[in-house]
Amino acid sequence: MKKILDLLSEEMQNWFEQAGYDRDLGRISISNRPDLCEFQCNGAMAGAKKYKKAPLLIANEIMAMSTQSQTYSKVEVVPPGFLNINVKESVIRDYLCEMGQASRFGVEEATKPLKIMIDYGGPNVAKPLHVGHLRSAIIGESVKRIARYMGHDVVGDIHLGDWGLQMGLIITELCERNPELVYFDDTYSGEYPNEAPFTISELEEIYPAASKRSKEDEEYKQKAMEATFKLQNGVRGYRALWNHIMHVSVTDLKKNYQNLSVEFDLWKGESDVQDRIPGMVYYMKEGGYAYESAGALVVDVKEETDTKEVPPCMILKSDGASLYNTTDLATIQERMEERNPDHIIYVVDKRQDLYFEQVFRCARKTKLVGDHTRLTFLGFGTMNGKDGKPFKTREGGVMRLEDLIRDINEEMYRKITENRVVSEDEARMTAQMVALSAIKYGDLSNQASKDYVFDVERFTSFEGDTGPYILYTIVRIKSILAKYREMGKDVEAARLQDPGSSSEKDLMMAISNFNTVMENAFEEIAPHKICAYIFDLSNAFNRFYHETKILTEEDSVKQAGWIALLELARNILETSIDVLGFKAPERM
RNA sequence: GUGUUCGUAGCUCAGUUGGAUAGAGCAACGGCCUUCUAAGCCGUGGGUCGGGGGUUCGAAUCCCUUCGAGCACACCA
Repeated sequence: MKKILDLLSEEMQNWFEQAGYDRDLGRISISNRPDLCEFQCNGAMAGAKKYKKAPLLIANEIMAMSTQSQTYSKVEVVPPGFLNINVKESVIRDYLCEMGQASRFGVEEATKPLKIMIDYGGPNVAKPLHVGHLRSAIIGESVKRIARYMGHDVVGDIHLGDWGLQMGLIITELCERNPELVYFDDTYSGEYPNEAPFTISELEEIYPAASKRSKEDEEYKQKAMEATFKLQNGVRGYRALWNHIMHVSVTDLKKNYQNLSVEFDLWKGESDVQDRIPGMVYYMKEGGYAYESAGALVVDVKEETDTKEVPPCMILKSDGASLYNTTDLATIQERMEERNPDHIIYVVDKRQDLYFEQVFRCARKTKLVGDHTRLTFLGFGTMNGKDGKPFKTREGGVMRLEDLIRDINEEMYRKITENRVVSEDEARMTAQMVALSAIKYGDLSNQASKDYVFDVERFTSFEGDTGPYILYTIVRIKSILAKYREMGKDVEAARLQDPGSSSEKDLMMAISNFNTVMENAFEEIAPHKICAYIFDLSNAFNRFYHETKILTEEDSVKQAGWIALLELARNILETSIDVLGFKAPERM
């Protein structure tokens, strides 16, 4: 379905063309002076240069053609050459009718669906999720849903940190504490137990302890490195322990991500590509890409146009071990072989910008990816506290995600029960939904690339540009629709009417922008534009709501028109929050 | 040092790719509930768009310069 501005521009563009000017000059845009008009066209001024003609003359010429307009109810010229436009009521109504019938409210389904992979989440096993993991999960999930709504074939991969020294450390610490476990008995050849010899909370305590000790105790560190080596070489007992660690940890991670309404299609990790690293390294050497520098194996990724120093991409450390880059490159290779995506998007802390620049260049240079595959680094900024510094607990430690979410849930529960009388179950459920909207909207309404202040008080507030405000608006609409049904009337049979007030027309125009915003948010990978849109739409609805008594309206055709409008607004708001990754309750 | 992102109201942020009088939210102040959820709506105050210069009919937006802040700069991930 055409975008509203394209549709509304058509007639104006025809006039420009008929008058002998470039068709593009006739594009109209939303007015930035709503007191004067609804839309504007600046083409006369832009064309003045090109045609060496006074802008006012061009504008008047165009206006003269507007007497029989199908689209506009007003076209007037204002110096130095603005064309100020209002649109006919029926045009906007017809557009909304079509939206209501269209499959995705007018969002054009991708004709050639792209295969897109999104790499986000990135937690380490055996370590609790902390606030640093929040943005990747929230933003990545939303980007995934937006792309999917646009009709693309999207796969989200969590990309676990599940390999390397951290695993050796855990195994070593386990061995220190419980040397009698069968996993450490080299002579043991039977089946290993199904039950892990630790719980998730023990695991979460073991890792930091081991990490701390390895920094103080050189001998201990050696043991950990040896354990890592043995694990990587497939020593049975170690391998079995690794499986336990993975299982216990992933089970816990799934629970935590589920609480955030974040779902991954793939639970791949660094461990999955270890086997292909030797082959890839060999390929890079044989292809003449990789060479030795200061003992390490590197690939040059400098380019002529660089304004900065771009260090080579390191493939192997001087001790022969692989590193972050290696695993990421091997992962790219695997993804290309298994899925051959058109686009891979990495939702990662923006401080890793340079690393990914190196990895991407290296992947292209070595032909791991072809030209048809886009690689995008979607770097996000730091989540700061109110003091503008990285978010910490009151004690100055790293805030666990579970704790943060629990606190916000509690806060919401308190607010909900203080204002309304609701059952315990419903209050808990609603609190959870509202809390999630507060967290996600608070995050997504900021541009991903920027640092932002995570202000718990502000986000959990029910006022202003917040998730709860959006949910409240939806709940209000749902409440009216429900009462309309209780009156024995049929929402589905309701038909839109021409707007009868400026607030109604404003609401309709806000609705009509949906496909434009969604497509734009996808193209620019910018969920915050959807947030800004639904905030506008909610404001437009609340203004309309305030001055329109819907359920007591006696003119049933008029009333049905409003109901149809509400139904459309609700659908669009709920679709929008769904791609942002949260849901609205029935009541709150 | 090199590169990079940024600097907009007291605070947190938008700003449709160069357009008219720079917008929201919070905070402050003043109104509006016998009627669909007041978690709402309406209004008031608040600005040298860090500073300076340039490009042009026109700049928060593009260029130069300067001040300030964050971040990154091969054997961590």
